Amino acid sequence: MNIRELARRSGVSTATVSRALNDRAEVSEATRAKIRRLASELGYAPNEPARTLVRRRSDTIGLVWDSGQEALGQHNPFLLGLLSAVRTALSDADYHLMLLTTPGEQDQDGAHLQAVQRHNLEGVIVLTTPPDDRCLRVLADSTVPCAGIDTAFTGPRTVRVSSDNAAGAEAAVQHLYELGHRRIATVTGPLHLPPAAERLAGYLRACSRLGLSVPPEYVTEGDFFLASGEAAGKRLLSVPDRPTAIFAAGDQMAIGAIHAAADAGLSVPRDLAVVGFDDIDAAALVRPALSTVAQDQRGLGVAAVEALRGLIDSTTVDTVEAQPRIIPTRLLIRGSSRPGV
Amino acid sequence: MNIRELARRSGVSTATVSRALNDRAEVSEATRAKIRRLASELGYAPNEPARTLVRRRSDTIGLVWDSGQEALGQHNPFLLGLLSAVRTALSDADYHLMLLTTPGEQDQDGAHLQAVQRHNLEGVIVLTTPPDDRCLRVLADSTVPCAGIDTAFTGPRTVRVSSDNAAGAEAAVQHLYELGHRRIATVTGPLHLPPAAERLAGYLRACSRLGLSVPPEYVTEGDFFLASGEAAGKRLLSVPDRPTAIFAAGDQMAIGAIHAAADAGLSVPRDLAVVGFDDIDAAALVRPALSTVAQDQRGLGVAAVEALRGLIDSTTVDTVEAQPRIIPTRLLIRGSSRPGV
DNA sequence: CCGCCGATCGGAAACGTTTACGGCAATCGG
DNA sequence: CCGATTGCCGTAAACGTTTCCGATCGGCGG
Repeated sequence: MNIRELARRSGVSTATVSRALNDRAEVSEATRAKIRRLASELGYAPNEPARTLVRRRSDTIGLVWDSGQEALGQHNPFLLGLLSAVRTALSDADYHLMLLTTPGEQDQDGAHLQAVQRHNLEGVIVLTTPPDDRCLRVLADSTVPCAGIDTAFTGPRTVRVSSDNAAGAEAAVQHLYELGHRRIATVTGPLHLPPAAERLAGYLRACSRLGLSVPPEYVTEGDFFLASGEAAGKRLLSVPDRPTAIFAAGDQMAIGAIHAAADAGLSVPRDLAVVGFDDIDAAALVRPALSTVAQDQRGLGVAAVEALRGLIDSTTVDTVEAQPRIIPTRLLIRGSSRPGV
Repeated sequence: MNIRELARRSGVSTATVSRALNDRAEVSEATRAKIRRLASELGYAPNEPARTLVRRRSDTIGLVWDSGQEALGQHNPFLLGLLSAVRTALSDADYHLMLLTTPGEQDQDGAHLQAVQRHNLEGVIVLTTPPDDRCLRVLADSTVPCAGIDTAFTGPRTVRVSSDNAAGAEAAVQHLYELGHRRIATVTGPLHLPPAAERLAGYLRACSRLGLSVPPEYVTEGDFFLASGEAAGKRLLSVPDRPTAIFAAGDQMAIGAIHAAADAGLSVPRDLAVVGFDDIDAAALVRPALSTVAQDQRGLGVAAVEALRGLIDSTTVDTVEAQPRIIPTRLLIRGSSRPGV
């Protein structure tokens, strides 16, 4: 069932059918209705590849995510929600979605760029990838519109979307301060990653604003995974002036810190309060439940497609670097920082 | 840069270029090499929509997942790993991947089928969706090749891929039995879901094989989420002949049961051993770490694409219902069932 | 020397759309 | 009543490939 057949049965030309189905003005309401009805009766579905071929646009955008971490069998538990958010935001904007795969170890740089050309993709959304991915470097350097969530790339038509990491960290520290804590330590993520650096900056800013002293041993660097949080917790709990609260830049590390406290015979939140970042699924499952700075996944998703549409529609390559989109976070207070429980 | 331009620069016809790049035999090695070199120099990438149009196949398969659960903001934490597995398995088989979106509340049944026609998709992989999804019902009833992981659909060209739920449950019970437990209870998933029913069947089979009595109050139905496991645990711990071990058909429920034990002043695993199912991320993060029946996500992924390829290649609609593919599970013994810790 | 065959290539017709262009009525302003 | 405008529609040319059908050419057996 193609457009020719449908045209034959409707008694009109293929041009008219095309116009009717695409809501063009130059067709009478009567024939439009007739064609519409017949199309749905016959189960006609337009052939997208053919449309793409002649229109030179596919209404499709590409999606690529990490690849780095899963080599270690480690998934970013934050990713799934982001994925869903992006998916629904894109389909709300009537885009189709194609998953791109980062190539194996071959020197297939430019794989993503090739995929974009092959499929006529109009843009790419990138989710939390390591900053040294060469495929992505090539992509960002090209003129392909890119929107990256929690990525470190810049380029001629690349825009970054990110949570307000600094403000989130600041709110966490503020919260701990209001609970009466004055000795607040932090465990950071790998500081070469922008989100990790920004969260540390927020922590430092809050401390200075609140007049809290931050001895150097109060800041330890982790890798976002559980074990590093546990090690950091152990270290922090053995310094002379033991902190009474810890802000961890990631939930897994926060849970690790709680484990360290338990091992040291300390009770959370009585002896040590802990606040994490991200609100991964496990945060609500552990006991005590983890207080955390929740990222607005849906907000990140819609901001990414909005930004991407902006890039796609703007024909001119913006000379001014596109402003990053910052999405506010939300502090979730749960058992790990709520003395009353 | 299209094939015509490339042909012009190579001094041959478009037909020859096409043959050279597609590894057809009727072209000499010399010209093939020259064309190849020129193509990569000029950054030529074939236009997939055009190829799809004329070849009538897209080398693309569709992917659809739940949609039901995320309405409640609840994600299946097991999904992300499955997604990655399917993605890599598909790209290893040189397929492209398109994400399908389940429509909103409109009566858009047939949306998936339409998408398949529109994009010339060669098959669809379905991940853990509710059994009452009408879009999927339509899809499964069609002749579109479908491979479903943990789904309840059957159809003319639909094959089901699933973990060996019964054997996994049996292994869990066997493990608890070997630890000395004789009063082993279970909390199941919603029993209208095949995986939940199969896990219960495995539990029952193991109990009967081991000569364990199963009083009716030892079997309680949950919904795979945390709260239901906590409630079930509370109930199980208050029956007259209190069980010493619980097999939960899902990790979140298992964690809930552990919480219930803690609330009752019982220590896990000393007073109560708990084994879960799935090995979600949180299983390794909670304390005590959760013993669980791990599903082989990678195995499920490759089995799904293998099965799908089988369906695609077989031109004849198999009159015999396709045999489901069963993937073995692996018992992970961690703190929640290891008395030594 | 002649017909045949295999290897290698080119010409051109598809594939299913969209859209520029032109045509034909009916309508309208004067 | 006439020219111009407007509304509606059909014809046909693209879009970038693949592939069928020949064509050419050198070699080979008879």
